[in-house]
Amino acid sequence: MPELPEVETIVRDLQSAMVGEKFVNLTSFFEKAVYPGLSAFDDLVGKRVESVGRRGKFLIIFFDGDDVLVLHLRMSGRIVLSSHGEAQLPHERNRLDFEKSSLRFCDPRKFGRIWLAKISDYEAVSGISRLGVEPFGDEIDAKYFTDLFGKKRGAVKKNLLDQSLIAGIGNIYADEACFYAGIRPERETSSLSRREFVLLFEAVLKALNQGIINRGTSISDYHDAYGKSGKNQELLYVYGRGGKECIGCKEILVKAKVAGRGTVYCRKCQR
DNA sequence: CCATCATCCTGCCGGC
DNA sequence: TGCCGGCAGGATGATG
Repeated sequence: MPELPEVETIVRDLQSAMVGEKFVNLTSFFEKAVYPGLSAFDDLVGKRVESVGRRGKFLIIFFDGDDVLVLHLRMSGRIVLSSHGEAQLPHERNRLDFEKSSLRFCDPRKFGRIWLAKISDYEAVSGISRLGVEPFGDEIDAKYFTDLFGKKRGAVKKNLLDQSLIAGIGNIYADEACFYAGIRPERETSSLSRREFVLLFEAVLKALNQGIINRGTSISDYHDAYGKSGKNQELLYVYGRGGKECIGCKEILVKAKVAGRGTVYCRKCQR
């Protein structure tokens, strides 16, 4: 499941590999994923990659002029950077050929999307405009987080996953952040103390930052643009460890359903 | 306004 | 062994 750290890892790889590359052609094996449609890519031919960025879990490729390509990997999407003319990979849905390289969008579950838009409207077109703050952005700090979450009702995890509050947190890092903070994911948000809000904020940053440092969590589908696994899955305390012993206290970790998502936590370490 | 549900999809897992 | 039903899950849109 690509979340902020996984997308950030891919963005950094693409930024160093693709700046200056000239777009040549789109090959689509799954047209439904492409907005507004295949013919829109005719205008992109000959444009060069100016920079690669990220907003939440969206990957953004800026071209010279005013063209912007936005990608969202959703559940199972994967980017593979390769040379030209290679055989279609398993689950390869769309392929963007550049002069020297080929960016291939693989996605078993077909939930991923690609948008081509202009600098003036790419945020509205893709849904980026509905996102909340970047967790590593300048405007957020413990006070901002406390004010933002202090107004919210419902489970802590539900609000962590709400992209319109803080952008980029998904199931893995939400569970890990709750563990770091010693807070149960199902806790009513408004019941958190001031101290707990600060702990949770710091835990979110810690979980995400650790994910970035380790080049992402490779569980099921995620690999970087060169097909290599991340290392963060070796450092997870709770995600995917339901029924196993807590690394902190040896208690058997509980598996639950919170905000409609599979959730794991420690009954002893998290209150 | 809020919460819940269906939708999109396929791989995988458990049951028989 | 092999088939099949059911389920997970990010985001959105419909429904209650």
